[in-house]
Amino acid sequence: MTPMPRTMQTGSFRWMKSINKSIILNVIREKGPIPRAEIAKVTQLTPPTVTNIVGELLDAGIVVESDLGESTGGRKPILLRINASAFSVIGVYAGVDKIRAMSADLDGNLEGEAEVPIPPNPDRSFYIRSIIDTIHQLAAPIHHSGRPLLGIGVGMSGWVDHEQGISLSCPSLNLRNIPLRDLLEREFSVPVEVENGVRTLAMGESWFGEGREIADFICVHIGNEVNAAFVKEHSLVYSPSFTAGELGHTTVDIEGPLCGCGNRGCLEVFGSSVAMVRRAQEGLDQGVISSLNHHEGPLSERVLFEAAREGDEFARAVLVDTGRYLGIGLANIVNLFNPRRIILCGDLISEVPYVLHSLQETVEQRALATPVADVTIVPAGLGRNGGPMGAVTLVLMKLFQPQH
Amino acid sequence: MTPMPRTMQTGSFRWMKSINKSIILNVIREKGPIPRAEIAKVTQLTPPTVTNIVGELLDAGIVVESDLGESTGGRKPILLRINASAFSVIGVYAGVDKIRAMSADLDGNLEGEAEVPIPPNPDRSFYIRSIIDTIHQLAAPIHHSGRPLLGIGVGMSGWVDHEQGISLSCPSLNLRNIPLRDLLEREFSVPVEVENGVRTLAMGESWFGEGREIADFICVHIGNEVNAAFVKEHSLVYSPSFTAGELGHTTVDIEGPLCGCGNRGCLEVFGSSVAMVRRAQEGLDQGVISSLNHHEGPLSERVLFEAAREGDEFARAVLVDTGRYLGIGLANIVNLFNPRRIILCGDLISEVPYVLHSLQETVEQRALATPVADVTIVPAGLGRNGGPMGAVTLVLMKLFQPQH
DNA sequence: GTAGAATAATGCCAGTTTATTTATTGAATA
DNA sequence: TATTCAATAAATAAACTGGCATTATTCTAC
Repeated sequence: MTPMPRTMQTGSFRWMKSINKSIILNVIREKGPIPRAEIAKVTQLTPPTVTNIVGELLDAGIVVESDLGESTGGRKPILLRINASAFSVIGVYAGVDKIRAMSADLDGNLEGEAEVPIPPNPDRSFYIRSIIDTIHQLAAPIHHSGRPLLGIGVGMSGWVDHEQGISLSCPSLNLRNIPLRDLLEREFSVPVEVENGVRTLAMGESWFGEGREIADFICVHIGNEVNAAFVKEHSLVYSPSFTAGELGHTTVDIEGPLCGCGNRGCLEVFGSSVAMVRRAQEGLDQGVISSLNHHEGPLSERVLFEAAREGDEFARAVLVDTGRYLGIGLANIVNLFNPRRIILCGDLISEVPYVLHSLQETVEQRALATPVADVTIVPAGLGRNGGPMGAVTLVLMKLFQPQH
Repeated sequence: MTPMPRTMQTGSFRWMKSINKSIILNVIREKGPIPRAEIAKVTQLTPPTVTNIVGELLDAGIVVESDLGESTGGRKPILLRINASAFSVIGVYAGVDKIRAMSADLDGNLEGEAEVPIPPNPDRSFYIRSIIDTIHQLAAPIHHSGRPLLGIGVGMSGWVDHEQGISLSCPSLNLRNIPLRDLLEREFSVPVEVENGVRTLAMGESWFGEGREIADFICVHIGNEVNAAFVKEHSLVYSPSFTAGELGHTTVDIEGPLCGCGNRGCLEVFGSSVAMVRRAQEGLDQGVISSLNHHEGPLSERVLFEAAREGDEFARAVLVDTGRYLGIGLANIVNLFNPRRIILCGDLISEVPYVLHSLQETVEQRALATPVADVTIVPAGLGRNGGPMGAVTLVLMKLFQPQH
């Protein structure tokens, strides 16, 4: 349904054109290579309008004519596609233990990669310096190639004001109010987009992963925290102070154990990575039989995965249990939103199948029949590259949106 | 941010005009009486465009020129307002124990009311007949007055397909697949809108209640079930099978008591009206001291309210406890969505203050600090009239939306 | 010749710009 | 005090223009 317009954007010629231009550009991106006539058909625009707008896109160099398509009894159609090499884009995923970055063309094809490790509790200026250095590693060859840099996208875990481009707070790094956009725009002189971690992943999945064919979905990242991002009509849903999505701090057990947030029985107390490792350690301390008893050094997520892969029943049980808890949280989301798809990110999902299976089973059991029938719960399509890819997508989005 | 257009509505002249027309109409409705010059200012449209479109609205009779405004050193502005008496609208709230209906003008001013009681477990055709009869009671005088009937809105508890206008399932009435739109359009020969109960209430609040000044909010109805409706940009958010909003069936207690849905520890098991009455009865059975011990007949919500008002400590404790449970469910919503406002409907909220206060306190305690600071949780502004008013709004919405 | 792709020429809708009319205030003047 | 006349603001008329729509034409293949 068309949204209620109240005091929204009014119609004008420039606006109408920018909308149509954006629609055509997106059709070429998604369905290309595609001839003009086909664009006219799917967009309901008239052929002359398409020709006119495509002309401007060709002039701008964002679109190129490539091959001729097959004729079915008439002139061969001239296929149009995005000129992927018109720009390069840099995407950075600024995590807690490392900074990962990639450069890509307009189709999201990988052009370069860089990674810098971050020690625990980094100094503020060191962390910023690391981000800048990582980007420089990728920017240098781009500059050298002569291809223009369209922009830089940054996905950063924690609380982010994407409008101002500020990392408001990143608890696991103990850093606050880093004006990343300003810092990076000054350093690199290109537009910078900054977004929260899960929302960055969600945009990556929307364009290049499991969200491609679907306008509305929910993306959930499971790590030391559990966060959700809501995608509606291919766009992120925002909230007043950008804090929506705190799935990890929804109560699933009224009188449950205390959580770091001060509340009781938060999903994060049961379903996060740290919670899982803690539960495994408790089991071992209570004398459970497991190969993990022979493990040296502190228990970790990775160690649990390894043990589970090698057949350790206890490790698997811990993973299955974690999946069950997460399934309860996701069943709540299924009942509350009736989404068509939930995309799951994080090592807990991508590294071993046990969590996912148990989670899916729990949702089947606990959520209502009708919404369960609508939803598919899938692991992220981009896996470990999701972060940088998502950050690249943040920049691409701007190019493909109506300008002004 | 402008939404990503993918294959959305393309820009055309008709579309542009219908958007601008709708914007102007809404500005007149919300800010009227208002002169043309002021409309131009707030919408950013040029004065001639406003004059032109207002001309059409005047011709159509939806808008009228009323008084002259105060001059501040120039020609007095001609104030425009919605011609409220251009149409009548009928709104019906089809509940479990009664059908309530009202007729109103375009400003939502009450013109007539009707109510028909429904006995338990009504026959399908009896129920449909009752709805039709109720509407006839209001339609007759409208027909007599000669004022055209714009349409009929129906809010119906349970699962509704608003696109087809079908009540898919109403568990508490044990009725299924009632094609209300078809039935009523055939009977009354005017457009009919059918919508789910909470979503109907939400639209009423959005236009005439606590949602007037706010584009995004969440409306929660607490009764024998607990349901939510999400409003984004003044419009309802929809989901694949129209089942979004099942807040009552989100788990708040992993190993909690069984719920009718088959799951455990659903919010509804703790926070609904029936759950509250059940808990009170359990307390009494266990010998709690209360004036309720002297009450004759079965315990009910109403009896509890009365006892609480008269100072019964146990009754108040039961209400406070219910508020606490509901607060946990709402804290989850606050963390998950970071909404600016939550509007609460239902007797539990409107009849006594204890539930609301306890609920608000619980949310303050249990939700995260940042989203809590953004949200205000308020009782519905329309109270017991919310249902029929919301149903009226369903019809008004269509008039004020862009046509086609 | 026919069919389909692409485009050129023209039309026309609807917002924009510019100028004009109408109506009021208020200060200067008689 | 009454009259005149800028100044100001609302509303509209006239002319302009941007951009989609319609129609006709060209191009290329079957």
